[in-house]
Amino acid sequence: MNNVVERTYYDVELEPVINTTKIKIIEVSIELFSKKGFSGASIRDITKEVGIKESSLYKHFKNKDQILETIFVNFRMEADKILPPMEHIDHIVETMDLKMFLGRGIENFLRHIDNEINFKLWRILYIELFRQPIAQEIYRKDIMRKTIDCLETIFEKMMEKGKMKPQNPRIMAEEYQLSSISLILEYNMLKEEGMSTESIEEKIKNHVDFFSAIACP
Amino acid sequence: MNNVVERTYYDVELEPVINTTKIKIIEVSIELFSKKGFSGASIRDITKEVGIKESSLYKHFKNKDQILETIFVNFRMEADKILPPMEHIDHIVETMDLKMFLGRGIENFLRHIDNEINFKLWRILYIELFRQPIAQEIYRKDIMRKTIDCLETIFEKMMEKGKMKPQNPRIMAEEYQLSSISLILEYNMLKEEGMSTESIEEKIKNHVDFFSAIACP
DNA sequence: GTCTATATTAGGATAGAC
DNA sequence: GTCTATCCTAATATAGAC
Repeated sequence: MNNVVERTYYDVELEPVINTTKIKIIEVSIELFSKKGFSGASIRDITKEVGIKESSLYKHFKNKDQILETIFVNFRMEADKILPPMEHIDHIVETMDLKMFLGRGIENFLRHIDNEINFKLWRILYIELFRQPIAQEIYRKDIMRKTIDCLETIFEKMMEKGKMKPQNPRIMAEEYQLSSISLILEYNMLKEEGMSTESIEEKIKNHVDFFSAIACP
Repeated sequence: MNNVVERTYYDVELEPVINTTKIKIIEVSIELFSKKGFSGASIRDITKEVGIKESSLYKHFKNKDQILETIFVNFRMEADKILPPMEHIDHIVETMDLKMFLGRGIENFLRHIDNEINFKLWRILYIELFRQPIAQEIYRKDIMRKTIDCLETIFEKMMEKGKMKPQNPRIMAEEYQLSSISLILEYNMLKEEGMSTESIEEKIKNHVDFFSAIACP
């Protein structure tokens, strides 16, 4: 749930579209893995949806595991765009107060997760969290640690500027992010069922207000 | 991550042990589902481990789904024991300050999750969160909502007694619980890999300290 | 890089003897 | 309530023609 100033959000593909079938396989796999989980979706399901025979898939991927691997590499890159780039941090601290910064981070994240593919990638991450070690690594390092590091840096600078009360910036960052990640989980659960995400957006607002109130001088 | 005063923690079985095989099936299923997920563990895996033939299993359960159902019913009952019973609440508010209360809640929860079976049940819950609607219901209602309701009641009473600063008790309860549940997830992830849970226990302590500091007068 | 055909193993589930 | 035997479908994956 964090923070960028101005940036485009995604370039749908990473490389120029060379191999259409391979991309289609990935897209369909993301769809199916996010619905049924990795072990619940079969090569048959995937190839049927793609419109090729099972044997053809093996020209693009060595095996089923390699599809998931590719998907996670993708997610890693998308997740990297959630946070503001290091070189923007000084500008953020200069021009925003805490509440504005947190608010922007949330807008930013909601835009990220409103993208259908990103949403599915998050679901896959959650589903595989306890079975694919790579999923846990992404959660812990690319999501939690990176975000907390970034928040810590910004909080520290804001404290220097008198925009936040002087407190342990690491602990503040952890507290903020721990609540945020729970809200993301709830958001994903609600959205899955096609339910309104209003109640979560309310909670997110509460969270920012609450945190700003205790953190600002 | 909450709060009981004094109580026994579990009675390993719910009914007197009548059908040993059925119980063995459940135990093995909990083990395997928590490792491979529901769709990743087969009837074959289960019966092999139990030491019966596949066909025998169907004398105890109509089908595979029914095993998972039974497991979730179990979890629901265990989860119910994490919170203090309603009739203890006044006593809690009378005799404890906020920090003590939160500390007890955490001790209580750690004791709950240190039980091998409970730990596996939590893993199954997380793994199936996005595929078994019942898992989501348990998470949202039995874990989150009930805990937040309970905290709200206690916080409200503590505020009346001047043990907490007067603030919106619902929002306070939500903030506390949102962070807690993230810590539980991290705890589960670390414990799975056999890693030390020290770093999380440190974070939990921070969380309680942080919250107490902002909530107390 | 797609297809047909096939191998092989694993999946859930049932029938019927004991 | 356990077993043997069996069913049928689905799973991952490979060989080889086009």
